[in-house]
Amino acid sequence: MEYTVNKLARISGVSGRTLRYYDQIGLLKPARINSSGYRIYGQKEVDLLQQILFYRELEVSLEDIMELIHQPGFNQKEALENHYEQLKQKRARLDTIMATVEKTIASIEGGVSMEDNEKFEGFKEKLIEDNEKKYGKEIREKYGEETINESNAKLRGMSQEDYDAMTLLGDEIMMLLEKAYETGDPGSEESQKLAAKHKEWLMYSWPNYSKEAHAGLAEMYVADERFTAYYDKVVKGGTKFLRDAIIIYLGME
Amino acid sequence: MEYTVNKLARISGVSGRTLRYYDQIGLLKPARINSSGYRIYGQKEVDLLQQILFYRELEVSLEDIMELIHQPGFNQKEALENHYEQLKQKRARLDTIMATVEKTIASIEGGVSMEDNEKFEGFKEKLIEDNEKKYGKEIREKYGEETINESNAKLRGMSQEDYDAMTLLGDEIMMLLEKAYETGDPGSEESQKLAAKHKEWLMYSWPNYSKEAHAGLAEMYVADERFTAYYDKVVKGGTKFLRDAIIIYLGME
DNA sequence: CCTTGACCTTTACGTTGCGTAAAGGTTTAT
DNA sequence: ATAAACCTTTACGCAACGTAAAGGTCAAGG
Repeated sequence: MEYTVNKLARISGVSGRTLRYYDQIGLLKPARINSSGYRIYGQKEVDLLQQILFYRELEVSLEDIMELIHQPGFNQKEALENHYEQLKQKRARLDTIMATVEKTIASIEGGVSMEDNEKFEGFKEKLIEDNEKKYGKEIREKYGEETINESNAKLRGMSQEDYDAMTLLGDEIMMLLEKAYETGDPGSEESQKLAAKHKEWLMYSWPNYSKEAHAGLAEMYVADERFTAYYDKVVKGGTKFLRDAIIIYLGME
Repeated sequence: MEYTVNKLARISGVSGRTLRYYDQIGLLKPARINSSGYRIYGQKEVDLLQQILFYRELEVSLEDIMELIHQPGFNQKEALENHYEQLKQKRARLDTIMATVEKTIASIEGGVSMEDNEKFEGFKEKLIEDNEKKYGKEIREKYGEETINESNAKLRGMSQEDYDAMTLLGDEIMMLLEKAYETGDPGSEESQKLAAKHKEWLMYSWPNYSKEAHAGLAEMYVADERFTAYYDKVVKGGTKFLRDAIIIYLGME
């Protein structure tokens, strides 16, 4: 099937202007332009628009969507499976907000008292989601940049799967650091999970792991400003916090 | 409890800038300004912010939120109950989109074919929602304007409840007209429901209802351009469509 | 006491994702 | 053939903040 702008607009629920804008910024170009300058969209464009709308539903910026779908390694099925998980999260957030509404009603009616921070449950979760989105982008950017590193790693004899697992772990550590830092306690459960992950991560790149070397590295992190800058990027004071968590994890002092 | 900007920001999940902006536009003013010019928020402001965020979650514009919560007749509990219903709808939309994702995955995997318009189910529902939001605003504006009419109606001996029910019905008819029109068939289920509602509505204001008079009114709608303009505002050709639906409903020709 | 760092303030310019004319060419229907 | 319903580009407008910049205020520690 072939569509002109407004026909595609009608079946998809977006406006004609939106489609022209997407053309303008290069997000979704028509299959061809006919003799009188009309935009003509084909099957491929319909499917791409669907993908775009899924991402938009998840509040991904058009710029990010562009990077994502135009990547050479873009896997449609994988993306869809990802959408599903994200949508599930979004629905869970809605459920939390609905529960908050119910509780607020109850507090008005029955005098059930409510703490101030309880009143915003569900809204705060959005912050966390947004953060993960931010990291999501960083991960993608890194995957782009690190294609070089990737081949280096391969050369060093690491299997592709191991390498993937390692970079994934690295990103996970950054997220964990932020969450752990919020607890304010390097001995907290989150913080110890962070330290454990850090050990796991190290074991990928180090030939022989030892507690002493791990602790030494942690101290080095704090001393060397290149590392400080790296880990403090996520939260300021993050490097010191990570060191403290590791020291406690290793049971050293 | 009293909060400065960023403290309130932290418990609510919005940014400090957002709170300053809300102050600037008059949406949420701090309880007071202390001696050094700091904004201080109290209990009332916390609760109001919660309400604002509920509305924002439903994508109501700040301008509309302002009108709503600063209305003298604003009923918090009623608003919350409304929020709940709307959130439920939003969740239903998410469910539809999730189903679309699943179906799309299946169509990739198993060759289950999918029509183009099926690919956008859930997205189109948003259009309808947006429309209802638009009408929601119109209804509110009307409720403002029609305070005069309201007292007129009272004078004519109508009870408050009857009047409320009638205006509500009037708005419902407008929404129904739009949906019915989309079916393209004045004999469709939706269209007949529309006609029935219209009868119901008439019976409020008319002392004696008769089929003949109803049919006559329908014809009058088409003839009188004041009515045409009124009903065509929702969809063009709406007046004629309504007339046709009524004629079929009454079993006349 | 004084300084440092974490707060707070205002002012002001930038951004995203379109909506909405305006001014005009094209296609379809009657 | 003439209107109605499409399409085009250009361009200005807007909401809801984000993000400096430049500067006052407050609590804690040396």
